[in-house]
Amino acid sequence: MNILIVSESFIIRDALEEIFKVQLENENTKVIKMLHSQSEVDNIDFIFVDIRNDVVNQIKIVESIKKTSPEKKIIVLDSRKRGSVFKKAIKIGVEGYVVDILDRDEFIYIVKKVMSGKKSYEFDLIQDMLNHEEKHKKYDLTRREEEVLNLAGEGFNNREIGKKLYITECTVKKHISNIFMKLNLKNRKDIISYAKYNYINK
DNA sequence: CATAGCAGATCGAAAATCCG
DNA sequence: CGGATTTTCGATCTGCTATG
Repeated sequence: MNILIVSESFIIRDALEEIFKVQLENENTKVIKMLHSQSEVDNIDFIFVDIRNDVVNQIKIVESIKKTSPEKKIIVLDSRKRGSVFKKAIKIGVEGYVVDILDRDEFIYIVKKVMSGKKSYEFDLIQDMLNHEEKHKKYDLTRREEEVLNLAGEGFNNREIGKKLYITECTVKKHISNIFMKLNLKNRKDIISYAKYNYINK
């Protein structure tokens, strides 16, 4: 089995290379810092991707890999535990999603499981997702809140949004607060990534 | 370190709009 | 019409961060 490990962290690259080569007895293990194009994984069967900084691009490439060759097994590591990224990854169809590598045996178990064709996802994230769905159903955004969400998602600050919608900054803040509550988000970064992964701009 | 600016929460309340 | 919901706005407070 040809394995590719992707991580910007040399610690993770080194550690996983060692685990795959020694513990899992897989000599054909390559490591790189980032995914740049699909052609990098041409003869790879198993990919472990640690997405930390350039999430959007890394996920895009993972998506195109999965689209053209769904037989390649992919595990995503997202230490920041981003719910929106998790959702996207599930949609794409990655086989595994982990937020931490705390236990060696557990990690090996997950890898073996995925290699054998099964799937493995972080239970906490599944739970969060279900809770979130429930909340989302209970609280739909109003028309105005959606407008504010779209503009905030594009990166405008409160004052700019107010100008565009002909309302004061205070009102924008009010809408933003409601959006946080209804969508279970915490801050602007959440809004932007939510907007990115949920196509609210129509 | 002081401060300026932005983000966000909370409380309160009035006007506008929707809907049975 | 009349109640419910949405939209609007202000004041005030806390926390973060960039800048000098």
